[in-house]
Amino acid sequence: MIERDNPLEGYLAKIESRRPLSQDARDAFLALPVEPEHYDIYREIVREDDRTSRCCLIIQGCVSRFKTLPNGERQINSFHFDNDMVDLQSALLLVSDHGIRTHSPTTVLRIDCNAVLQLTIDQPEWAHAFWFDTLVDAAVFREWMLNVGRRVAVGRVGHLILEIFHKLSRIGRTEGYKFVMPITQNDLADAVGLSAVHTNRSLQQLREHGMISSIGRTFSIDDFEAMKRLSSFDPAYLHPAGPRVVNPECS
Amino acid sequence: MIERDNPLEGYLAKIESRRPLSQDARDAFLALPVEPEHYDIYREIVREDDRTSRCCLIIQGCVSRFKTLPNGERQINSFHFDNDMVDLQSALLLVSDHGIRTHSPTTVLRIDCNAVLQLTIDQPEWAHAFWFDTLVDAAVFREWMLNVGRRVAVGRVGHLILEIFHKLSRIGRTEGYKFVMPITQNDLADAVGLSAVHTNRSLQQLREHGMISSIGRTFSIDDFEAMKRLSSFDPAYLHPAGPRVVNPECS
DNA sequence: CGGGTGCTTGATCTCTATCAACTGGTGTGG
DNA sequence: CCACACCAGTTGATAGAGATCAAGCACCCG
Repeated sequence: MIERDNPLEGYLAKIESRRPLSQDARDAFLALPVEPEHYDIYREIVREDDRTSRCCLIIQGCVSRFKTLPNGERQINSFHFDNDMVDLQSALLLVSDHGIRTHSPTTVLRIDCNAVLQLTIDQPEWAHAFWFDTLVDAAVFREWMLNVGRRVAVGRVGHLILEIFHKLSRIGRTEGYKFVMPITQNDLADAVGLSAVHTNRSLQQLREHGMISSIGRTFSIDDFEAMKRLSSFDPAYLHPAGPRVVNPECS
Repeated sequence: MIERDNPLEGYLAKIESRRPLSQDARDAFLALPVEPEHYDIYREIVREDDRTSRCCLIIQGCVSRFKTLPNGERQINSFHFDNDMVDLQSALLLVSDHGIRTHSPTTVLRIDCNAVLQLTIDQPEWAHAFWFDTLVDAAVFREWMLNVGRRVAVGRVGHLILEIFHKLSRIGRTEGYKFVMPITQNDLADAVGLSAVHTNRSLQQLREHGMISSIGRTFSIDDFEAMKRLSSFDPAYLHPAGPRVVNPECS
């Protein structure tokens, strides 16, 4: 019998929205031993070069993955919100090549990597589910690389805003085209490869063109189509449709 | 009995150098149905937005994965050489969000995705092997994002050269610190997010500082340590040590 | 009320893009 | 053997994008 209010249910629901699991797979996942932890804003959950043995599932909050240069410059690689499994990679990779840091007070669930690995052996469905998660991660990295490498400043910022909006809307943190932006301009800058000042000016350009408006941290996307055009945003790279279905009658 | 000269053996050896497989897993892999194909230079193996159902294993050659903007600007996401499995992701992702293109005449092996997926179900060792491959891919993307987003021009170019050198040396395409660069300056530029002109000038700076030299396409890394320092290159992100070993006595 | 943090603005300078021309090597065909 | 085309690499001049430095403002919270 499935326990109600198991904190793992949110992630389970997300996985099953892509593709339903067998009852066995479901039960095995919900039986994983977990440790809840709470972090304040701007805490490092994982330090670069750490040897971690636990991945973490975000219950509520916002974190980023990032890498830094010897001179202190930082590049944020991705943002993650509720029901995202972060650092799933530590299941197989021995050392973390990047850090993980909170951008708001965040509750996470720590799960032992060996337990995760064992789950993928006992339940191949989970091997596919986690692999799919990793593939989507990689797809997002590619899109961000394009963003940082080839888009002009306004386009970069616009693209990031649309991605954040898209992700927040999936977890019910938007109202129509309004949402509260959980990330400061400084951190947005580190995500798009610009200086904070130039990020600020790009935001102003978006406002001048009537594409967004904001009061404090509350953003509103006023011209969604223009934003999409400007930043050539196409949510396909987030692969919302879920994984390919295994076709057993094929060799 | 294992067939000699099976073209899949190169990749198998690479996987097993990280972690040995069971005989069953080995045999199942070598029994995969494959179709060899040869491509000339600058051919698109996979077009962006394609719905492919076959991944491809490079036997000999050089390809890149890339994304393009509506205005035609291109960002190369990664380079791949002999014994790299490219587009492994098409096993689970329905549409390709990027293209794949050759940079020299290249021989590949096409493998049906359903067969690959089935292999991961029958042999969980392969699920882990492929997942690991995907995780390393993602780690490289993160490093490239840092490269493009935060490193100065010379650093970017230096870093890319060291990565290419590192990859070529693993497949025996280097002699000491010499190797023939299979990629034009135009394409290097698309990989580091610079213009071709500026990439050229960055190369010249590396030469002026005595870090590299080149005659035609033959490059030589003359001051490896200085190059590493300049571009803060640390091969850890390539995760050469292989995956974590499953620990069965852990819950 | 004071101080911290995040946002905004202005001035200046550097880095990188763009455009255009030129070089040198290689391959091809007459 | 030469003329020609083609392509990668190189160089110069100029414009523009974005960084940097410095200061001021607004808000929140103790």
